[in-house]
Amino acid sequence: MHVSPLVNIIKKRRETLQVTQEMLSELSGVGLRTVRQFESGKGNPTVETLQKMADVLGLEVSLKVKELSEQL
Amino acid sequence: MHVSPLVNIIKKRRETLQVTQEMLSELSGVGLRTVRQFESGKGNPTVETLQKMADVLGLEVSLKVKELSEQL
DNA sequence: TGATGAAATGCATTATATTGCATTTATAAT
DNA sequence: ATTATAAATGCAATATAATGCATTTCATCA
Repeated sequence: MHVSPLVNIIKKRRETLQVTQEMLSELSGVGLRTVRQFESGKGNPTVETLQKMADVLGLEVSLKVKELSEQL
Repeated sequence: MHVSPLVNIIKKRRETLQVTQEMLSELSGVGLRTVRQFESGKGNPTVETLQKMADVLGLEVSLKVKELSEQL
């Protein structure tokens, strides 16, 4: 599945903030194994889990209208 | 957890497009029970499930920088 | 080249999301 | 009141997310 864009955003953001996966795990309350599975492209987290990780990084999960170009 | 804003967006969008939960279920491939659980505020879907529902409604799951006002 | 820190992965367990089916509730129209 | 359509809910089975622990990979650097 294409969770990839979300993965990339979380990962880049984490690195930008110089936060390790371990720190993110501790700060967000999401298990380290889960953080790693997500960032390595395996895994399909629940919205709640994604929200917890995003939150710590100053991000929030949202819904936006798809671009016309991506409507197939 | 506060999945509520997402629920509201999906629900309103679906209604605006005059799509029933049953149609959304069929079009998205997400089980009717799951669609209902989500919309009625119960349930914590996986990102993939949310994406499938959003997609049908012309929406996409995204991450955005949190507003300063909501940073606690 | 050995040590250190971060990340990835295999395995096993527990928690919970997904699903269908049947039933119930709600809403609206006749 | 009766019917029809949409939505909510209880129950139970199956699939899979979440998690910890141990091990491995990888990069960096003394």
